[in-house]
Amino acid sequence: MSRVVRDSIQILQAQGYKVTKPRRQVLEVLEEVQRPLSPYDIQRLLRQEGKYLNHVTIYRILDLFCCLNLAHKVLSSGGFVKCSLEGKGGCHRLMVCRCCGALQEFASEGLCQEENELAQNSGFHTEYHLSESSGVCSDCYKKQ
Amino acid sequence: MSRVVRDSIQILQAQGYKVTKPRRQVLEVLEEVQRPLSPYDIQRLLRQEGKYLNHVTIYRILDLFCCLNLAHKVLSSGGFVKCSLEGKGGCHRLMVCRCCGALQEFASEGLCQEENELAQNSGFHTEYHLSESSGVCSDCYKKQ
DNA sequence: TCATAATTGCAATAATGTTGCATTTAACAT
DNA sequence: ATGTTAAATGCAACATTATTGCAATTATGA
Ligand SMILES: [Mn+2]
Ligand SMILES: [Mn+2]
Ligand SMILES: [Zn+2]
Ligand SMILES: [Zn+2]
Repeated sequence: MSRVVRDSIQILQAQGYKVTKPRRQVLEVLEEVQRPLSPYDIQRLLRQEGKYLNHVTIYRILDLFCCLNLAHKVLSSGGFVKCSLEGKGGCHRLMVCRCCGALQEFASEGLCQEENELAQNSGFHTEYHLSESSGVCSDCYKKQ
Repeated sequence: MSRVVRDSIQILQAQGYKVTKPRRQVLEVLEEVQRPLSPYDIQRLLRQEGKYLNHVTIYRILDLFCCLNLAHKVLSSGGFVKCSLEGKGGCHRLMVCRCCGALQEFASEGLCQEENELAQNSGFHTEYHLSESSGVCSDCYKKQ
């Protein structure tokens, strides 16, 4: 079991949520594939491993995970809402490879500050932000 | 008719697309409300004005507008894909007010460059990026 | 092992997206 | 103006995604 999954389970417990089989399974599959997955993607992947989860359950689990910052939503190619495991705390700078779908996450205090300042210049009070880049990852770039 | 709408119509013509009533109506409503709208949002708004457009038509029109950069998709509160008229060319830095849904767009060469550099450090080749901030606009901030 | 509240699954329904084809319409030539 | 034609729209049918209420199940702590 990976570190991220173990941490997530601990957070669930600490907050008084049950550590159920469905919740573990969703965590595992998100960690396994390392790219954004929609609720139905998750259902399909689990089914391939012979595990069945009702889609409603998956929706509710993902809602909870987002609430607890164990996962978050990203805008992916095609515009669908996907979820991926949270990497570093609070960061939402993502790079999605348009070839293989791989997702990388990185943090930048500098960028955050600059963005906030620019927003404030027009009177906007930022509470949260998300930045997504679409492009080609290093692996896919080599293969071309 | 606003400047943005006029420009958009000209682009349609220049590229050999027909300037139809449905296309004009979608342009107008997007310009009117100044916030992101889903295809069905647009249908509902137009219906309120006594105008009827089939949802399939709206999907096709929005696809075209995105292609021509007359509109683009944003990740809005709740995760739905919305569209708004394109402001300045190529820019995709958005601020969405979580109170009133108002959307502002701004450009920043500096931010773009910095983001690209950071991405390249991990071997990622950026082709396109989107940055969205959620928060409170100046109007809503005053009212609180 | 038992009690209990939290969680899940199920059924029904709603909302959103997609495709093929008949009908209409904007643009252009007469 | 009128007719011609390709492009665009509307319609029907269908597929996928999302939400809600309630009964059955399960993780937790006593
Ligand atoms: Mn993140
Ligand atoms: Mn833009
Ligand atoms: Zn890749
Ligand atoms: Zn506002």
